[in-house]
Amino acid sequence: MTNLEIAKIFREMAILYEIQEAPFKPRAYERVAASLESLGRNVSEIYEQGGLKSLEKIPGVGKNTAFHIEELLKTGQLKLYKQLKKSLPIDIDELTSVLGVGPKTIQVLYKKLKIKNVADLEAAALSGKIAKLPRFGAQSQEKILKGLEFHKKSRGRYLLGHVLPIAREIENRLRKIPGVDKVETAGSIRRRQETIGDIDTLITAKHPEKVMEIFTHMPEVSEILSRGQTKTTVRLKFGIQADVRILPPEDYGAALQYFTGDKNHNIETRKIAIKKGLKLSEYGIFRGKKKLGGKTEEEIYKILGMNWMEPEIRTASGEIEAAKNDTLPKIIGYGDIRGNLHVHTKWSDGLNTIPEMALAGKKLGYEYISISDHVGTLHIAHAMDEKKVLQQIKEIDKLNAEFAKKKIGIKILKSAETNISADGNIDLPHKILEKLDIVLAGVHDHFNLPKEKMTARIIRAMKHPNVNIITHPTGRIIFQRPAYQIDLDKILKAAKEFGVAMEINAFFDRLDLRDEDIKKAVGLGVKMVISTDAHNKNQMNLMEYGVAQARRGWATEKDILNTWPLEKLLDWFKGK
DNA sequence: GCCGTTTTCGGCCCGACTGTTTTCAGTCG
Repeated sequence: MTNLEIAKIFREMAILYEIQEAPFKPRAYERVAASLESLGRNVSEIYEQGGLKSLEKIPGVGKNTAFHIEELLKTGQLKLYKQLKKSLPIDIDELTSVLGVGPKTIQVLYKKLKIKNVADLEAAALSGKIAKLPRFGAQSQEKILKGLEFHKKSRGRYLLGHVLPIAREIENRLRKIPGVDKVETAGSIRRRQETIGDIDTLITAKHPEKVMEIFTHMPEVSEILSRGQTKTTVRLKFGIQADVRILPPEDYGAALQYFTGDKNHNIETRKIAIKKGLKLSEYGIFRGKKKLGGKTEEEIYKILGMNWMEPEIRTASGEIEAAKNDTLPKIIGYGDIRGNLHVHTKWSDGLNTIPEMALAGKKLGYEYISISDHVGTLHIAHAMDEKKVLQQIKEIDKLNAEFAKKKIGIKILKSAETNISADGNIDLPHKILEKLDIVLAGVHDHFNLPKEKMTARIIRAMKHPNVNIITHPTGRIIFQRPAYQIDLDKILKAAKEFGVAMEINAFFDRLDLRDEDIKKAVGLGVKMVISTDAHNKNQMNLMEYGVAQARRGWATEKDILNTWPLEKLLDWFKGK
């Protein structure tokens, strides 16, 4: 069982215990779940190497939960969990995803109305039964119905790639209002999480009334949910909620810190404050009633005895320790990318020509771009045959000569995205592949192979003497398609052994590898590249999502090949 | 159920908002 699978069971147990009103157990189980999710190492591996004792060393895991983990690893099941489920046969996962429904609500609904899932909930709300329950009313029922509607539409979350542009638009609009000084969207957007629940923008302003007036009348707004002096919430036509909070300048840093860190990061930083006899809140850091700081984030972290850290890593997965010990890695920056190694052109299924893509790369400040059209057997993507690949190589040589003459200053590399067949073959012969600068290989069909076969398939491709990069290594598409069944640990180890780089696909519905995979790769010394997989020149701008993903995986310049200068990059590929 | 440079027992993060109440419980971030 994976860390995430075990974490999910513990999280559900936390809620089941909360429904039973068990004291303190809910928090303990939730803490174990969060700890496993951000561990960066496989709990199964930890157990194999060090047994029960080593499990107890995981933060939040004690004697009991270590036994539970052991049972899950050994049998794939947990008796205690089964018993809990039997006594409360409720679809916890589904019900808690409805906005405004929490453990206590579930408890009452189950006891009084035998509600077990979202379908029951909807039926009860529609028939008016919920409004008649004690401590509920017409408005509570209405709220649940609204929550259900939203749940159905989007399950409550949106892709970062859809939301970030909207958030930036709102920021720009607020920035133009006279008297507005600081503007920053915090929350999961500032951490650049893959998916976003709402937009939370913090500002300082001299005329709050005016800000709220303009904010509630933006063309994106579909509904005003609440409007106050310091906080206003609207629903946007896109579906997502957007908040604006107006803060006094002396509290701004504290609020930014508070609304940026994920929940666990905030819990940890507050505990550290308490240990020091301080109190940390969104209004500042205090000793008794005396305010010690709050104007900037730097100030707060300094008082807590640690370095300031990048928002993307504030998830209570080791960053606090590192910030205390001054051992935070220098993660890559958004401007560190020197080239894009995975783009498509008209030669296969892209929209633009090679020079159009190259010039778009130049505009982004790149030193090189690698043209990697589909080749071989992938007919859906208009893959090029051998003859066409040779033609394209000639064309690129010609263009490079032309670009050099005109001093355009970007080098076009010859590449191809090959398809890994179900048995691990590469669908282009060596005599063609050896003429290319870089060879990409990816899985594009037969997604449902059993785990062992899929893993062996990819490793076989990595052993191929010409293959340099594995594209979108897990194949997942957010909200649409789960990852293929693979043993990623084995694949990462093979990448290290055979000198193959793993792609971080920057397309915002792929973001593949995931942050925790990247962290593992960094730990193993596996090299990665961040690529857009652009099929037109505008999609070259998606690079920032891949960089964000790499930052959340703690990647540094030494880990990401396309932050390297051209010569060093090509040397590494030649070294295979 | 977990945890400890004040503790192996007695604590567990904090505040706003909402809807229901008339002093508070539940949810959310």
